Amino acid sequence: MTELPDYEEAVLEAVDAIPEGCVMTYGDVAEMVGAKGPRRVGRVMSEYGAATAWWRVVRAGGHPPVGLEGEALAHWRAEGTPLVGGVFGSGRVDMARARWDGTAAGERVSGV
DNA sequence: AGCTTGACCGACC
DNA sequence: TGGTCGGCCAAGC
Repeated sequence: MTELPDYEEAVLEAVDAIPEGCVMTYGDVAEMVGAKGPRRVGRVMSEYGAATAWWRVVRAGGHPPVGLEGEALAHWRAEGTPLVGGVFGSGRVDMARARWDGTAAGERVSGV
C-alpha cells in the first residue's frame, strides 16, 4: 500500500516506531527520514497524522500542535510520558527524558 | 511565474 | 520570560 511518496511513508513509519513514553521533534523526524525541512514533516503529519501516533511528535520546545494540546496531554498521561512539572504539568513534554534517539527501540533511560 | 500559508527551528531583543 | 524576525521547503491559489 505504498500510495504515498517515500518521505511521507518514512515519516509515518518513523512516528510509528517511537516507543510509548517517548517523543520526537519534527526536526528530529525530518532528519531521521531524510527530509530536508521540518515543516515538510508537519505538513505530512497534518494530512496523514490522523493514522499515526501524532502525539509522539512535538515541537522543539515540547509543545504539541495547536488545537490538540488536550488530546496530546491525555495520550501522554495514558502512556506515561514524562511531563514537565509532573503529570499535572502545564501540558508540556519533558524533552530531556522523553526525547527518543531512534537508536534502540524499547530501550530508554530508566529512572533518573 | 510569483505570492501566501504552514502541526517548524533557531537566534535575537 | 516572552514576543519578534528571518530562514527552509513544499503545497495551494
